[in-house]
Amino acid sequence: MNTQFKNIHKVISTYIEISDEEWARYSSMLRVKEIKKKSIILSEGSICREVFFINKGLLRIFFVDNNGEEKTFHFALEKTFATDYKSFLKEIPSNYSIQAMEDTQVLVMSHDMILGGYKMLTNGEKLGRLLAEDYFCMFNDKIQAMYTQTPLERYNDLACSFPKIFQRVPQHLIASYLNISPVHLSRLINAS
Amino acid sequence: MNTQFKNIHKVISTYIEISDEEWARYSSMLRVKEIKKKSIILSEGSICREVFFINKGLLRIFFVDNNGEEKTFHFALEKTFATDYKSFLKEIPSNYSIQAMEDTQVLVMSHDMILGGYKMLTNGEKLGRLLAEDYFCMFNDKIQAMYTQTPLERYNDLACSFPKIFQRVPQHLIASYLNISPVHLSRLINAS
DNA sequence: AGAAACTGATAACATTTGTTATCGTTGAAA
DNA sequence: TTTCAACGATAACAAATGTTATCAGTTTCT
Repeated sequence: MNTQFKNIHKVISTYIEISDEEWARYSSMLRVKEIKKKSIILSEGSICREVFFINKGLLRIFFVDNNGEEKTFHFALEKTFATDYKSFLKEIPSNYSIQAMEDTQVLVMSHDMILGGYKMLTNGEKLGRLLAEDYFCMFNDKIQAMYTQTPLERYNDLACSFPKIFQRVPQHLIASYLNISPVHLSRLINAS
Repeated sequence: MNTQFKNIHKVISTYIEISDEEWARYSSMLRVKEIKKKSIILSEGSICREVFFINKGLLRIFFVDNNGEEKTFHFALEKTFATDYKSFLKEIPSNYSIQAMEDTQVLVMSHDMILGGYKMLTNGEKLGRLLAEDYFCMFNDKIQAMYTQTPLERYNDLACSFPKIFQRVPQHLIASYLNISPVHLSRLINAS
């Protein structure tokens, strides 16, 4: 098997059974894309027609609020998917942009590939369901964290679940992810 | 058709095609449940084994934070579903409780019914996928609102999308939904 | 190497939001 | 009916967070 497709095959296999034949046919629709640091692969306002699977690197999903400030919605790590799923599903203009924080290699799943997969794969619909369910649960947790945790607690959680992130993204983007000002985050961290 | 099942049939029909035969078989697994005001139909800590469809009335989904304070996660209106979907899907103890704000009539979809539907209905998996996708999008919007809007803006949005709620729910629960203190909400509203 | 942009710490001040307490009203229960 | 609990407004104060400005150390680019 194409060594570049190993990661995504492993991830999809955690959701459904997929035969080698099916996988060969399905994965042949994948496209490898190399993204330079800081370049943007989805721009706010355009319709998101792809789901990206990150082989290597780090993506940032962000949007611009009413005051013109960037808010980081999500950091997408290796071996996870990144997209504006709402824009993708409903084919409406995206609120989000997606930017590479490092030189990044992604696999591109086109809209046709995903939709086609629902039909073509034995467990295609199930894969779609389980992925949607999983990402639903992630968002559920995120909302609950926003309800119950202080910014510092969310910072510490981030440090636990992804300690290396502080070497990989500048602090003010962490602040925008936590939805606080860079000044305030600096204060929280350095108040000892 | 059982007149009590009219609403849910209409909602499900917006997601998938379902024949009358299939619907008859599927809907026969529904159970009607009347809930008295203030009574609780899901308790934090128990595994959520049901999805509720609200025919009439109003439910509140809430949890208790680390300081022992109730936070209202969601108000579930007529003709929508209510559940702790994460607990339901992963069969883990729920973080949430669900309480009736008024005398409420729900249709109960059991775990078996939902899981069975994936197999038994022609478009069962698709129904599950589309529902998960839709609720994913709702959560997406909720997160973005929490990122970008002030409490007062969210209050006004609520007033737009569901004006009658202020006659149906006490103000301090609206405050907990907005994640601000009741005192502060009172201030925001009456500062004019 | 030099210039420019980026980054993060810090201070001073403003704004938002939380906390506690009080009070009057209303609604529910005995 | 009477009583008690729930509710919401308000005030006073405390804590959290935002804003603006400055400065020094890095990184990036030429």
